[in-house]
Amino acid sequence: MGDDTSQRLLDAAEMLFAEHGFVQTSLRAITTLAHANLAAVHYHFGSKDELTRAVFVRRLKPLNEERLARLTVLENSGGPVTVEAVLTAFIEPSLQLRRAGVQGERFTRLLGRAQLEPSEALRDFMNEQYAPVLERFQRTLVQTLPELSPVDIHWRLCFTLGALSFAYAGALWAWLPFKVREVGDERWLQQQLARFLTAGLRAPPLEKEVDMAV
Amino acid sequence: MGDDTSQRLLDAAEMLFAEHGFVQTSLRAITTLAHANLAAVHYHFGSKDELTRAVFVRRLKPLNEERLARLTVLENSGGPVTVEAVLTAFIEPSLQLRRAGVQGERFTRLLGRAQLEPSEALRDFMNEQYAPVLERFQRTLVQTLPELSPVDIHWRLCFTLGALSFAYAGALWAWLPFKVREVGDERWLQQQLARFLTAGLRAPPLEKEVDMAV
DNA sequence: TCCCCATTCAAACGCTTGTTTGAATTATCC
DNA sequence: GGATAATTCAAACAAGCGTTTGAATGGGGA
Repeated sequence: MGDDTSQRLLDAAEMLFAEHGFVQTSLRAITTLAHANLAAVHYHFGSKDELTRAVFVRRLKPLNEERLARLTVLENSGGPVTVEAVLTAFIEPSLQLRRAGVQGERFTRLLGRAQLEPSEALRDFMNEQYAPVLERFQRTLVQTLPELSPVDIHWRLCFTLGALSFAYAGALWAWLPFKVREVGDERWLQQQLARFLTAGLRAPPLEKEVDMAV
Repeated sequence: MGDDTSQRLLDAAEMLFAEHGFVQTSLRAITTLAHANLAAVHYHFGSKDELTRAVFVRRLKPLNEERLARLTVLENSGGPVTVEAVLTAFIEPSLQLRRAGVQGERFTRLLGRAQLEPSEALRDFMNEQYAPVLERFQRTLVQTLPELSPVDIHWRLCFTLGALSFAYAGALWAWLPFKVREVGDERWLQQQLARFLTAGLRAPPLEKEVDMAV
């Protein structure tokens, strides 16, 4: 089975995408790093776009599946469904991926970038991957936070994902005058994130004012 | 003065960058849209990279200057410096830019992308632009939120910028089953953002636990 | 009117890109 | 072991890229 070559291509692509971006990474760089022939990409995946999608599917699908699984467990546990618990069901699997090794860390760095990507094809693909998960989490949060409207929750989930992505991408680490570079403890970051986002999600809704069109 | 051509080039570049991304936008597309000659870019800016930087400087510099100005006014007003007020000093100028027209909206859509950009040159440039502003806001928040450590505040500012960027980029709008597409009221979004982020920044710090390395 | 400087222009440069092709090689099964 | 399919390979393709060049063009001061 040429699965071996496929895996090597995916690994190489993931690594180079994280390092240099999607567009800037050439198939020649990928195949060289993977010790494969240039034509191997088209043989195994069909095109560069499909390779890109495959890179995401490989890790994002299990990731989102675990998020949903955890949410289901939480809802079926019978206990009260807190905001923290819902948030943890969403965040923890990705943190776990990061702790798993360099590959996981690299991959999470890609996730935020992919969502802001200008390429309509990739963005549509990401939406397709995230939509069911976000809808599901939204439905749960609507019940957990009955004082908020679904639109409120939609946007707050949007903010949540943004904060998460920036944290993973390590954006803006450099500006800090003193050293935080060795973030080291991912668990600490997770707690910091959960603290921030829980408070944000729990914030009281806007008072109705002026004319609300939405 | 060829200023006219320069401006048209900047406008065209900004528009195409927002639409298709930095790398995907060719100088030929830019100069065609700007009704300029291909060589005009190198004549007026020197290279594509410098054109890119110029696109950002044109709007980001005034934007960050106004942020700092508002913060200064706030601090000199004598009244109590609340988290909301600090946050507003940071957010409002960008919202104002968005309300100003399509160009402003397009530009803010670029901002998030630029921070997650893999190109080290552009990322360094963005850090250079943001560093003084974020440091300044951090210093103020350290006093406003004395129960938080500077590192806490650093990360929460990071989350803040992430949420802001995602909101501006309109990332993940598509997943919502019902229609929110016509966000319409930017003011409403601003309030929603401020509500969320204020609560996040105000969240109590993590309890010291286990061994804290950072 | 002439000159000079800033600007514009068409054309070409060398290089890299994703993709295709058809033959060579390797593995699989009867 | 020979046929059949799966996989790899080197080579070439056309197209697009950022950049450079050197001549043409334009308007303003002497």
